Amino acid sequence: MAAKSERAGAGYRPAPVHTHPDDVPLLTALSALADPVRIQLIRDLAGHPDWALSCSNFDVPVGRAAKSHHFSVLRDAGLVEQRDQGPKRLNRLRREEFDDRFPGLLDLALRADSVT
Amino acid sequence: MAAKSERAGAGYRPAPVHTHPDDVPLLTALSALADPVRIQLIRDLAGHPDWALSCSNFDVPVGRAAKSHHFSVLRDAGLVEQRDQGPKRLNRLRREEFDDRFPGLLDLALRADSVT
DNA sequence: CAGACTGTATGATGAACATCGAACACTTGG
DNA sequence: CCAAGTGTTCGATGTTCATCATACAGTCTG
Repeated sequence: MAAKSERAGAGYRPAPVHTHPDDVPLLTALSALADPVRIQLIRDLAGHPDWALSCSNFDVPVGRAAKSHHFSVLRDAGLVEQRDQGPKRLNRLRREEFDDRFPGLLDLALRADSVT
Repeated sequence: MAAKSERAGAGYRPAPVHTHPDDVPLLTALSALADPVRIQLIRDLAGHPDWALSCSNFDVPVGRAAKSHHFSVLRDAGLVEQRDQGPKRLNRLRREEFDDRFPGLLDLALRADSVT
């Protein structure tokens, strides 16, 4: 269809939009980490090699839609980078870049005990 | 006393309840810091000697009730200690204790540029 | 004691957010 | 081409949270 223009519909999937940690406000970073699901996501991610996990590989107690939302928040906070490979979206934790912008914060999120 | 006394009404003011940083969950600490008003409060606090400021001395763009609420959140997060002196409630930033529990986090909140 | 000042509790309101179910788009494999 | 798998968007829902206005309790000073 004419209009479909090939790929402009609402549900189309362009390359994921990323924000570099250098451009992330402090409050955005803290808010992104102040959620139990997202903490679990980045801890899972930290436990695997870069690009090893696609979104569906994470075992968090929420549905697909919510999970997609959480990854969007993590991208906006400069915590996660994503890359499409076929139908899958592979993930990488932006350790060094994020640590340059907020020294020690990621370590805290990964190591502090008793999240709740 | 059965009734214990006359001072049990709703608006009575007992000594403020504190939580030691050691007992603060990670998410509570992050959530407490993920607010622009509270960031401003602790930065103000960090710029003055311990016990130098009472609640009304802080210049944040919210009313008294909201300010009182924010101090309550900061107490619960182990960030602030309060002491009553007459009608005033004096404040202290719990730098060392909080830093022992969450190393580097307070420094980040105090020094990171571009809060928003 | 009266009045001014300081801080808290309560109830209400509006905004932000986490979540879900369903629909949609794309990729890959039969 | 069709079906299965992956991830996003949309609309709706319920909850949490920041805020205010008001009322109240306590302290201090005159």
